[in-house]
Amino acid sequence: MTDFERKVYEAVKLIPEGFVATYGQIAELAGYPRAARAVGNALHRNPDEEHVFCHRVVNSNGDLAKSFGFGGRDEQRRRLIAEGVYVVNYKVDLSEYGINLNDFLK
DNA sequence: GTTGGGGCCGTCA
DNA sequence: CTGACGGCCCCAA
Repeated sequence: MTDFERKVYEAVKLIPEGFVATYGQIAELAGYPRAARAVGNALHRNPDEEHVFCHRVVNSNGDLAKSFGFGGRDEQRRRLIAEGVYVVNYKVDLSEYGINLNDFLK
């Protein structure tokens, strides 16, 4: 496992229940502001879905990933709903559930 | 709403 | 080293 991946997973763990973050935000939290793409790559190889909430990560449009790593979008959607996140056609309202980076950058 | 192009980054073959 | 390949992003038509 690389440092990059570790940081990404750590960042993902910071997302509070009932909220979601974009790949770009995760990239920033991880310390790689422009590595949104690499983030997706890392998440695909998610080591343990139990502790890393990859289902709380969506793209800048609020859409769920097409090729979710386990169980597909349906599983991702199921988990979000279970947390109280309203999901419509594999899409979430970022202005409602999106996180604010400033709340994580102390 | 839709494409399409350019740029970005880390991994792996 | 080089070149592909993504759970991406942004802006311009």
